[in-house]
Amino acid sequence: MSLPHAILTALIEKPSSGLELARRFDRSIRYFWSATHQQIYRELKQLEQAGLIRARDEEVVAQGQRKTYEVLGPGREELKRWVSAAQDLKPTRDPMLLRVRAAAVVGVDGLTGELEHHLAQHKRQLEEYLEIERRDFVDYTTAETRLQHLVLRAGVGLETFWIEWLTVALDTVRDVAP
Amino acid sequence: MSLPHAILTALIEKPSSGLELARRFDRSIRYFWSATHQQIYRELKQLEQAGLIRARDEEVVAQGQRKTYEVLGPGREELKRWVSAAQDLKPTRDPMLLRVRAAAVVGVDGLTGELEHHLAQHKRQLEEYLEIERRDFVDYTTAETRLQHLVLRAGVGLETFWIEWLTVALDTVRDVAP
DNA sequence: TCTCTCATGTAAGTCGTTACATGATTTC
DNA sequence: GAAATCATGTAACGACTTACATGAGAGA
Repeated sequence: MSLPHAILTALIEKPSSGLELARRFDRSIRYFWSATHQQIYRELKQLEQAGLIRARDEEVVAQGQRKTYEVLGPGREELKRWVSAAQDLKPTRDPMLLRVRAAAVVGVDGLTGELEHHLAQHKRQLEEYLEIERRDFVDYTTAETRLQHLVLRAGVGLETFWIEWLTVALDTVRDVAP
Repeated sequence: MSLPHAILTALIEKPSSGLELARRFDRSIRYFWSATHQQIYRELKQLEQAGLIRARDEEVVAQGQRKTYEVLGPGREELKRWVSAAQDLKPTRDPMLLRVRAAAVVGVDGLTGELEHHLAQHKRQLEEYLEIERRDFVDYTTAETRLQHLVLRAGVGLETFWIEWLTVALDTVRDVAP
């Protein structure tokens, strides 16, 4: 039940159309919650029906016409409620860890290539985060930017962890199957 | 497409019935791939139809009768293929990071309780991992145990990261909303 | 016999993915 | 006027979740 709240957050930050939202998800929100434009359109419709958001230009009904959505009072209230609601940790599902475990029983043939590939992707992602940090988080003081920076630091920390782990994993895999 | 491979791995490690598999997922496999017994039974049926596994006691057909599955040759081949197949990183979806981002726009009311709750859960999980490490990974040498240990170290590293991050997050949240 | 646990399963619904459809606007 | 892009949407499927159903055996 997080996608509606991701959309509410994005719309409070800046009222947008479906496609603009899809682009913002692709550009930055996907770092912690990814979504395709199909998911977004479906969810926008449901949020509008639930009275949490509304389209600004209600007169435009023709298909292909841009609709800009904004968050209504009940939408903001729902988001506040959700922020502090009790939620358990969702169960882990990491295919790479599963693959290493599988390699333990069927052999590590061909695994190094995949580990290298993932290592490269995580290094690229880390660079992207550090770039954003240098660009957007120098000399800030507001509560809002401090919290946004906190989220970015999670990204930096996670990528750093995976880079270290994959490096060790590559050493181990090369060692057990030379 | 990871659940069938999680099941194949578990069945190679030790042939089991559906319920035994569900218990083993709950006990250890869930650390990197969780699954419920409903998912497992459905997948077992599909794997059997695909000829990747088979029930040992084929004569027992009555409902409620225990069926022990084992992996066939094609099942092992499929797992080998999957271990080295090219796979992209799956997109991130972390509700807690999303909540902090949402708190940046609607306020941090009630968030500390949730951060504390998650911190406690991650600390408990880390302890569990370290306990397993002390118990099962002292003085080992085989390729299999080294790879299994690698997976466990990922769990330890991730929990350690989250504990550090949540601690900083709590400081920040308390600071911006005293 | 009653209840509890074991073991397998069905049903319904939500969330996410992939592929495609359609009209409007801009650009050459 | 043709082609590319913008913008919104439909359809179908697969993965996962939640709740419930059913029968067998074990112990009180």
